[in-house]
Amino acid sequence: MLQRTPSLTEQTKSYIKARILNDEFENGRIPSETILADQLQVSRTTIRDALSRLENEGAIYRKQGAGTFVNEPGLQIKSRLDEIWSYEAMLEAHGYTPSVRLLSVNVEDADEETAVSLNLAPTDQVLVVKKLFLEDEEPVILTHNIIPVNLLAGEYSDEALLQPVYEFLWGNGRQRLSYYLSEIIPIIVSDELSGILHIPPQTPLITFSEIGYNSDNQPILKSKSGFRDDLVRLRLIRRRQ
Amino acid sequence: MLQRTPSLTEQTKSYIKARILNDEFENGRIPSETILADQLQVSRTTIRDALSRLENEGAIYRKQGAGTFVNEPGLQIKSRLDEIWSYEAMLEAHGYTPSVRLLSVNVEDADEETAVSLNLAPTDQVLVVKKLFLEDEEPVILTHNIIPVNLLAGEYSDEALLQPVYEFLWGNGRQRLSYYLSEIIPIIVSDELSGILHIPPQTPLITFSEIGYNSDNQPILKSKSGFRDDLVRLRLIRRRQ
DNA sequence: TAGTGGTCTAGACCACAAA
DNA sequence: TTGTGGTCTAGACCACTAG
Repeated sequence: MLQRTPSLTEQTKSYIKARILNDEFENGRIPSETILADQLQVSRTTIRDALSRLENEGAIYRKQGAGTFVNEPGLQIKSRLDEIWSYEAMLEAHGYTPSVRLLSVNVEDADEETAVSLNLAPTDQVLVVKKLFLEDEEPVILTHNIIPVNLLAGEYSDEALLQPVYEFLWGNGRQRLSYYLSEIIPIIVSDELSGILHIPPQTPLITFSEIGYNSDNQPILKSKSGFRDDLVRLRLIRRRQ
Repeated sequence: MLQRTPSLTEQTKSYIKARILNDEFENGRIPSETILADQLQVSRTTIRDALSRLENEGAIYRKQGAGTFVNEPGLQIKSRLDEIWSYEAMLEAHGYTPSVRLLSVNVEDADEETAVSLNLAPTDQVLVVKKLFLEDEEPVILTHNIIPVNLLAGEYSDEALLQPVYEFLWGNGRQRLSYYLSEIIPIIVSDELSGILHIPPQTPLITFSEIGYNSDNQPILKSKSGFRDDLVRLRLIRRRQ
């Protein structure tokens, strides 16, 4: 895979983030932008960009006239809804060491709903992949990905399918997954789901129903996921706009 | 209420947003940053800041080397989870004309869980306000706000309590609500809730459990809300970090 | 190759908080 | 009053896309 030196802003962000996690700032007070710019030998703009990203992540907060500070409650969020990208990474952030199991792989005709949401012709086929993420043999997340076959090049090994879906799409289709539009839907688990996720029937469950888009804003993926709410609690930061 | 001229960046953002909603850009192509800067007589930095905010909102997307474009799917999101601030505004975005009903107002001793999350002494009291948001006599959202009494000044009228909670906190306590940390929890409606929200028992429901913080990062509000999922579907954009 | 967005700089002035 | 973060400018150079 090609690599490039991260931007100064990104390096600055990582540097400050590391110092925060290392608890290097007394009373949670981060040095002023001018001082940081001087220390790191970059412009204040670069520092400000880096701090803005950290603020967006909830790692710090800024008060005009007063200073910049570490945001303890924000640091403790392990599964920010808007930042979930790979489920493995999310589970690792929870302190788990997850494993992935491939439940089924099928090529099918797209149903009408899928065809509409992915801009497919009625005759187009889709690859349907069901995966289960487990922590220590305990199921945590069930996913269900639907990918148009015409986006994919060549064969796909089980190994490739076990990767996060954005890596699979890049490796097997040169498609770059850019963002998801997600709906959050509460359901009551069916008997089938109840068996797969090891939870009692009639339990309430949160599901995601999502469309993934590439950098040209074309829909390239439909996805559904169900979460064991008792094992991963979904959180988010809601800010004044 | 005091007012101030919005920043150039904010004005630029509004201007471009209005032109987008007015469908003024052919093929969804937004003029280049240089051209916009020239037209509006501001620096390119100001234009870029404004475009960044619109990109964050999901209203546009940018492709290096190619240009900036209107993001149709992003524009259609009416209830972005991370942007919900007042429920009235959210319901209006759905095309409703909501009303608010005050269900109950009580001053109580804080229970232990509340005391811990709001940093209260065991003897501190809290104001508990239950409100129902309706569209045309149909209940949509039930909220339940818990506010430490020692943050509040003087008496509070029903009228004041009917305002969005951040306005009430500002008006009656000079507390500025800065952000929420929210947990998303699925439940099955109880019989009581079922009656209040006019939904059958045993329906799955999404609830928010939240702590609100002021600009000094102190917790000032505990809140629980339940949503009629059939009337307001919660959505969000998940981006690659 | 021309034109776009992405990164970065140096510096000015303002609004605000704290001593 | 001092120092902080917030806004804004003008301009340089780079990376990338598309004709």
